[in-house]
Amino acid sequence: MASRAVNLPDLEHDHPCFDCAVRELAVCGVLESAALRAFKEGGPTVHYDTGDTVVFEADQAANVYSLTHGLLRLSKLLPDGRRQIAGFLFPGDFLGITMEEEHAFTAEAVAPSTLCKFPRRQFDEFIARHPALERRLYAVAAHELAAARQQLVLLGRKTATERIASFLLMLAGRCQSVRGIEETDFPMSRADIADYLGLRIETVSREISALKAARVIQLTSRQSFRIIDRERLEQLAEG
Amino acid sequence: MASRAVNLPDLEHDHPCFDCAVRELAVCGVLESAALRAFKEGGPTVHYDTGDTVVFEADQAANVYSLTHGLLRLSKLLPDGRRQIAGFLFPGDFLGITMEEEHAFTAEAVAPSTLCKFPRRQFDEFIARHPALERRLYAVAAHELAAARQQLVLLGRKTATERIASFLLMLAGRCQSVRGIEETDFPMSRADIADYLGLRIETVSREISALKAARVIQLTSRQSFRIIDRERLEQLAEG
DNA sequence: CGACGGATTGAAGCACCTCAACGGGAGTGG
DNA sequence: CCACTCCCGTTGAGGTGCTTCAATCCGTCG
Repeated sequence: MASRAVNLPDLEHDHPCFDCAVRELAVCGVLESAALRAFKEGGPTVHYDTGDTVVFEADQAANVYSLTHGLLRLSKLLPDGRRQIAGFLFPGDFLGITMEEEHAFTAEAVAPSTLCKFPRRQFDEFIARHPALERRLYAVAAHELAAARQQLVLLGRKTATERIASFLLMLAGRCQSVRGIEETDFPMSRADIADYLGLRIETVSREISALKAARVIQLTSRQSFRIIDRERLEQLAEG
Repeated sequence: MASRAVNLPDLEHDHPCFDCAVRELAVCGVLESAALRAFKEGGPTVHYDTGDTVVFEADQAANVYSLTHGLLRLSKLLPDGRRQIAGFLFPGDFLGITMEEEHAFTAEAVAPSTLCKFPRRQFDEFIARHPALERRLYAVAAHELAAARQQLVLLGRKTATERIASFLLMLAGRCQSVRGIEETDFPMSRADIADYLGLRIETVSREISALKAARVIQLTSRQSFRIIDRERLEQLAEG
């Protein structure tokens, strides 16, 4: 996150957020202990399995969420089944940036996911009493907007090779494998990658294979890779 | 704008914003007379001619702007000259949604444009004292984010015909010609349309010609058109 | 083991791009 | 007023990058 809170004070051992792994990243991070406790008590922790729908586009936007574990995708379907993924939500990300009555995108779990769920009405009231939270939400929205516009450049003007290279670099910054800092996991399917990059799965597969053949990356398994020549990959990503 | 202020009280005749045509649309709309006066006195009115650069990507984000007249484009260039336009700014729109130090996109005047210019530091201080303004900025950012994500669907998954149809419908809602409600102006060049839709100008031209040949639209001049069959155009836009 | 689903690879097609020529309105100068 | 030019837009012909369709591979799970 762009402007992440740092040096948060430790919470009491009985605080509901004591064990939260993403407190520094999440919007909640700007709240001090008592306010955070009141905030968290306003909403339960919910869990979704891979493939589950968290919110459906056109649903009433009755709740907002903070993702603590897992991975979500934001997507939209055209009438004939074509799908575009507008973005992925990682732990610490906020789901529910809108002032509209309905959600504009569907949010689904790409991996088993845990979220803090807050009724929107209550959330809005809480914001009104905590300017720091409102400010943080604005920062998050501004950051998401910049990311979405950057993705417009990718979808509008980049070649398949450039899209894949950009994507792999993004993943490398976000999805370090448990097996080591040099290795990165693909946390989503090729179909999800394709729908995020505006390509077909066959093209995604071919481009990854080509990067492997060119010794720019190495596939350590079907779900993980290692960057061999980062400089070359960055050149490819830029065009 | 999503949550536009309504029923604004009249301003005193000597108020600097008395003649503002976009007060209801702009972020300033949430300020009452005295606060608005203090706000406006913090920043001059500036003017740019067609083609002028208002802010350059990677420039220090030292100012923010509110567009009162004209049209801007937000764009980004790849090293080899490929360009993507991330969006257009119409009167009432706000320029400067970011918490970063530098701008991420270049903003240029597509038509002669007038803006209210505010030093960012001063603007931030003003926000801190006016929660309604902060809230409005969040609403604007959320709205822009939804629009950008909608554009991701267009760039990632729609065909050239669908892109053009979507674009014409958007224009029709935004750019009524002075010659009448039924007629819509193209306020930008074919090159700008192409770079916004991720197409080449030849493709834009061909698709517009095809819609004309199919009697879905009518070209009333090279810079304006009329929708003949809106239902058909909407079908085409959706796929 | 066999079956299944996701991923890869191959071959052919097509939507859009590239390159090139042409058209027409606006501005300029005679 | 016309001739000229310039710029933007349009139209045509051929090329190509990604898609489509299809077959095969491979890890997982019963």
